[in-house]
Amino acid sequence: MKGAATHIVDDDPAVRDALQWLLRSRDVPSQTWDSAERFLAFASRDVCGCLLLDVRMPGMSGIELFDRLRALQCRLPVIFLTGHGDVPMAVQALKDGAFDFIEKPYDDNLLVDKVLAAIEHDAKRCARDGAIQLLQQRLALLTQREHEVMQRILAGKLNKVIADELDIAMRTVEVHRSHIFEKMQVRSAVELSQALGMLGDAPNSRSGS
Amino acid sequence: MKGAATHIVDDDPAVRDALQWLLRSRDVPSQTWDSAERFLAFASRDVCGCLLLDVRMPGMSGIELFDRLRALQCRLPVIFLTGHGDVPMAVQALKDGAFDFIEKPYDDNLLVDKVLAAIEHDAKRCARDGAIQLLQQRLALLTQREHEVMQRILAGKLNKVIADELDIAMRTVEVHRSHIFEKMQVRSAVELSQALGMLGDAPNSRSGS
DNA sequence: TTGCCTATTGTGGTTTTCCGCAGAGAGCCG
DNA sequence: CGGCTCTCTGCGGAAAACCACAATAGGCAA
Repeated sequence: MKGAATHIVDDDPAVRDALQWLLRSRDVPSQTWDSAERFLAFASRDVCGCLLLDVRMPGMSGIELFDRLRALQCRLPVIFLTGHGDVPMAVQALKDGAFDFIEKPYDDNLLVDKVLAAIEHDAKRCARDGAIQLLQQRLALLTQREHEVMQRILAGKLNKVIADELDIAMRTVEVHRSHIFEKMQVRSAVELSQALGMLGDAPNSRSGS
Repeated sequence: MKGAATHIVDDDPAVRDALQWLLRSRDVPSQTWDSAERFLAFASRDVCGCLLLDVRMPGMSGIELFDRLRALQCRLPVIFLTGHGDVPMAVQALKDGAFDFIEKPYDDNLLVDKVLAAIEHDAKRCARDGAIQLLQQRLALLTQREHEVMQRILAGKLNKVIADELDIAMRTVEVHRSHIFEKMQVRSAVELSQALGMLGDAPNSRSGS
């Protein structure tokens, strides 16, 4: 993972420095960016940590950066900072998956707590994302035929039934089956089912603070 | 399910009537309550639909009602209505799982859209909750020993291994196994694994509007 | 052309699962 | 005490899964 830290995006140098100083005083590593554009150029799918993001900035706004990041599959938890936030904006941001929305002036301790919560949340997300990527890499190894067989295995069908449906010999199904287990690195249909179970889980949830 | 409709909770009769009239004009059935206490007395785990809730009311506030409902396992999606909402309150409500947070004066079309979205969201939730309850009822039928065996089946262990671990004969494991499948109404370990898979899923997620 | 991957099938045998039949001991309740 | 449930076990057989060895055939790339 690239950049497992707190990223501070604000156009005001004084605010950036204050936030960085605050976080450093609590041993939270951080990195600052003076514009949404700069951070967007850096961001990628596998950034970990969290993002402290000012809403109003010249050029790209915090909200727009947030939308762009989501479009890029970047799931970094975002804590918005704003001096003039209105309720609809905050509601929309949270419904779109923002981690928090804080009005300035902020309380130092509260902000740090939220940052820590976001980082902890993201650590879990990163771990889960890693597992999912690994799974998908393995899935990509399967041939078309193996996919067809796997679907039917997960449907709980017997080899005999699968063979009938695909109009091939039972022996062939057995071969595919063993290849599937080998490529997916599982040793039974149960393990396979459990491994693939996490792929369908809602990737959009937050824990209450 | 009890009361699959939109529940309007507001102390102001004029607001209640206006909301009910608006919803009725769009063929959305609704029911009104003049205080948080009244609705709380009515609410239960299996209410379906959605809740249009005023924040400021004499006696119990909307926020408090919301907390109480959550404590009672009532997962009804809540749309807060407020004339004087502040950002922190909205943020906290949403992080606690509120469906939406709208400031008065509201736009009629927008509000109806949100209500419909909440109802649709809740229909899915109710369906899933029903499935989960059914599963848990079936799980409750299992004896202690059967639970122990089931765990090990889900761990992908062979009957032989399970027998060793529990220090019983393989035949006994087979008997337990068949009882488990019968009680859980599945026909294979894969189906069992998939059925129980939904129990662990995050019960806290909203779809972006 | 040769080599590799994919898909296919067969033979024969072992292991595992699943099931019916049959029975035993412990604990609980009317 | 007589049912009832839960737990445990054995026997024997059918069905299914699993596996090693062996082979055919098409497609594709070095």
